[in-house]
Amino acid sequence: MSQLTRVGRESTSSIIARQLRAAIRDGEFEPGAQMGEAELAARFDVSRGTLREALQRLVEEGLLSGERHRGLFVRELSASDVQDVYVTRNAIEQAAARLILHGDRIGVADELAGVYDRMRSAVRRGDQRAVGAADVEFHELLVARSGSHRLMRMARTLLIETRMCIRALQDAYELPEELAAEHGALVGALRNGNEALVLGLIDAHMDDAVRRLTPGRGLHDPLPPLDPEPRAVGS
Amino acid sequence: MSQLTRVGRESTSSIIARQLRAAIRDGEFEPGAQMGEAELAARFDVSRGTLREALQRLVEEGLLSGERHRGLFVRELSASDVQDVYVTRNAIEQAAARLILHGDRIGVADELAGVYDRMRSAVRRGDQRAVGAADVEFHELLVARSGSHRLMRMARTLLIETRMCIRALQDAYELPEELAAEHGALVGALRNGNEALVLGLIDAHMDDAVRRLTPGRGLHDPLPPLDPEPRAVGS
DNA sequence: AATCGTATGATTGTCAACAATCCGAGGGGT
DNA sequence: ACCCCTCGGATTGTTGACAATCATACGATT
Repeated sequence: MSQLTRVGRESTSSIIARQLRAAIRDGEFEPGAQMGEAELAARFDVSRGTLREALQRLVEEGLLSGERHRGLFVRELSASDVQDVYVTRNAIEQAAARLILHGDRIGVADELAGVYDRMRSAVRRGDQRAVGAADVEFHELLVARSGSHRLMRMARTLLIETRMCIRALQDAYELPEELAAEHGALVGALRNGNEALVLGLIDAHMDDAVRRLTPGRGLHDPLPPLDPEPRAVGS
Repeated sequence: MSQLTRVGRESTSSIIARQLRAAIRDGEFEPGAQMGEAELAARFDVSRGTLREALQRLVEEGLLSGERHRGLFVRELSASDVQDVYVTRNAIEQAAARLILHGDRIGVADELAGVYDRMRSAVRRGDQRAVGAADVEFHELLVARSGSHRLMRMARTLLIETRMCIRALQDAYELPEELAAEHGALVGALRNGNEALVLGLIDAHMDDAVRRLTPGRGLHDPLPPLDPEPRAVGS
């Protein structure tokens, strides 16, 4: 009797929001690009009103921003945004890891090991695209297995922003072997239940990324005083 | 030249979303209450279309949920939701504290001490309402001073959900002295730069809250397998 | 009495048209 | 050449109306 599931379709704006999210993640809309309402509405074959509901969701999520009567644009990530993204990911993923350590850490480690293997083989055959996909999948799975819906929702947005950072800065995993090794170490520490090591590895992973993407800036450096969300990496 | 600020008004749906958020936080809409579009639109003196854009923002935020053709309702928080809220707050506020420890920890400690003083005097005169307000203000300030926009945005929603938990479960800070003491200890540890103590105090603070609100459940207990967001604390 | 079918009112989902605003091109003046 | 003004096209913000769906009450049937 419990295999019976809800039948009702989800809301249209939710579906459109998800598609737009994927498109932004995959770079089909570059940072700074305007989300023209008329064109998008035609593409989805819905009215502008319905489309605007979906866009407002992404605004709330922080993926879009804009000014009144000028339109909505894909957010451009400044250097402090990059740091902010990884600071927040660090918070989310450390919390997820701790939940897993208090739960089924062996089972989760096994699942993560599967993704890790795929990442390693992608590294071996030099498939950058597959490496990136496995990277995202690894972290998404880590948070998903924490069981926390709120952490998952936040991680979803943060991983999109991560991809935006990497793409915008043309970062191509110059040392993919090292990247894979970090993930492998994390799987091992998780399986062994070594909390301090797990948290340290995640912290180091995020710090590495920040230093690679924004030279001269580390994960734990103080963020600018407050206010600056200038809207551009170049401005 | 830098004191010149943007002039353009923010979007209407953003304004309405903020007001609705405050209303939900203050219990003007109880959990489970339906957000009737016609009535709300009339109350704000806007069309239903504009109002729906604001509602969709709150759905994305997780404060509202609903089913197609049935309407949107204020989320009811289950026991695992309560735990989830505090798990996530723990992640956010620990990260904020660590940022502050690497930044202007003295200045922030001074500011927090001000809120702490107000909380203590509210406790002395038995003003439950003021205690709750100071509590929220304390944690909001902590995250704000981290300088991370993303942590702030997440904390905003989480503090609303915190108030919803407390209100729904009629928790009235039975031991307000202890509550104030915990905040005082946090201010001290922050000022001294004792990271391990700061993180431990935040962790204990959240764990206390979970145990008080959901008997028999702790902050670090494993969350249910995944799926259950049943929508009700009572169902 | 209990169940099913039906009508009815209310609410949500969707849309196309109108009003307000912005951007750029072009012209006139200095 | 430079600046200012004006105008037209295009885009966004907002609205009211229509279609689809749901909840409830009521009566018919077994």
